Amino acid sequence: MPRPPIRTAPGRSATSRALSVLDAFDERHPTLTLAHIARRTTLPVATAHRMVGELCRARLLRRRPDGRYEVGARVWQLGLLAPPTSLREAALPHLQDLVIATGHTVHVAVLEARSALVVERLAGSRTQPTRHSPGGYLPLHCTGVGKVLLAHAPRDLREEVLRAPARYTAWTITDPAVLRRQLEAIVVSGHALSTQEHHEGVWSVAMPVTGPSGVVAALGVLAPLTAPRLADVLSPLSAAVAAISASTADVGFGVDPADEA
Amino acid sequence: MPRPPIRTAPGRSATSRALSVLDAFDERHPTLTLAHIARRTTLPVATAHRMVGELCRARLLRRRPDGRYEVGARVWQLGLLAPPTSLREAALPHLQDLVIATGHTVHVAVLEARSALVVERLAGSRTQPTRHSPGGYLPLHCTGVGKVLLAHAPRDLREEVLRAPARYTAWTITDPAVLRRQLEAIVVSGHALSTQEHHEGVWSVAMPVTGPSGVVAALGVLAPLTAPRLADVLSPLSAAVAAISASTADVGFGVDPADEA
DNA sequence: ACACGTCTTCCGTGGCATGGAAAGCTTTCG
DNA sequence: CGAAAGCTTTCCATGCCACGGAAGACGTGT
Repeated sequence: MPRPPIRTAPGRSATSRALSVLDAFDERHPTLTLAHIARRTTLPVATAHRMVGELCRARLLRRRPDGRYEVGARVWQLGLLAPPTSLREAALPHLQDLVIATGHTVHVAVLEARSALVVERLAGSRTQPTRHSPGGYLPLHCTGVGKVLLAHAPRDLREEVLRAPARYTAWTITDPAVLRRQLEAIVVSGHALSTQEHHEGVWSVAMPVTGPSGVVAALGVLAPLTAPRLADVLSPLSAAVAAISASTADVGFGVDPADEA
Repeated sequence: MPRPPIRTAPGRSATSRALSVLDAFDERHPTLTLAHIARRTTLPVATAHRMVGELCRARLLRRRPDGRYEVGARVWQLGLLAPPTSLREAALPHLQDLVIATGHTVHVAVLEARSALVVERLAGSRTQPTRHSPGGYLPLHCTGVGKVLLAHAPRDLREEVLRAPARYTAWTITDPAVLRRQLEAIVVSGHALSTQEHHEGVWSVAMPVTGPSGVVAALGVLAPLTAPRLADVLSPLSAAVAAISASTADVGFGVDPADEA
């Protein structure tokens, strides 16, 4: 009896399937069973099983004693080589200064996919800066850091994001033309504003952090509407941005030493 | 004219090749050109080119403006889900306490592949603890943290490491029988010693950090030979280990909420 | 202008990825 | 306690797509 060898795999390459398994993990699902992975990736169980085995052999996944899977320590280690790590370390002291100077929450974000990826965030509990939720995504069109990154992003990404800006609050700007004009102004003025466009009761300013080849990140300050003194924030913010840009400049641009092997 | 379709690809699966590209990146090679990647992975250039494209599409790699490749921010973000992150955050305050109590350098490591992966390290410059080189590997058979991890590792890994212990200094123990006896003693006594076995002039003590299902990490103190008071270190070390184990206990064991999708 | 190294594209071949099925295993429930 | 439901693992015939040599485009140094 010939088994129908239906191939439901049209466009996706073997590797892209394996990598899609990694996408099944997120902050709300740090550990998964094989069946969960299969469902979340919409892969057949047998295929998911093979992929997971492959990823475990490469140490990107680990099988825990209880049978569930989790992201492997190797991924953490590889992540240390990614730009956010050096950026974070260069920025951290200046973030603390900025929190102390303004008393508000500050954060740094980089452009990743179609979002702003938060690299570090310090909450201004007035005196003692406390860390919060790095690794999260923010929308590009309605946050301070997002607008800065979007304003300096490649043309096609910008247009793609402007095509259908999602609404978060009553103040979210969803008109592409208005946003486009704002972005142009941001490039000129050097800072971006968002007033309740993402969360009600919160406004933010952000400025670009520049590296050797253009804008590499954005630094933003979040403040409640009850603290509306933009002028008080702009000056320490631009100082912090300058300091971070300076320490980023020489980082990560050592050309590799001669090849070995 | 038929081109000989010589397949030099015997055992390696398509996915394993793609993932081997990631292995080409390390601390000394944070950015690579396509040709470097091909050489370091011993893949044909055409194949490496395809793999790299695949990895870029999955955002695990990024092509920089100058044409070189680097590890993508996505990897950093995924790494936040890996055990070292939560361990690091749980341990950091207690590491600081330990540095202050002992005045020496302390570090935490987890078992990864056949090595001890350093998750965090604080150097005791007597007053101001400074961070140093997380992400590095230490040998299992001649360091304090390594011995602790090895002593509690699965049998086969332990035997494999004991098969041919590499020599680092004149004091490195390379006799499998002697090491095996030490490991047994470590399980009983709860702490491991290494005296100049990895670096001359340095000794270290380490103790296991336990989670809900056994040993998850090791915490070690490094001291110069000129400070040989083991007794002074053991008590604050065991206090720190207990504190970290306690805060690790409830971390990362929330079972996923009901599946979605 | 030439040589050298790098990057990209093309394409015929056959190795291996594919996924349904069935068996083994654990947990849940009547 | 037996059955049912769900999870995990193994098996294997089919044919898709990964493979890599080759050629060409591009950049750079001499």
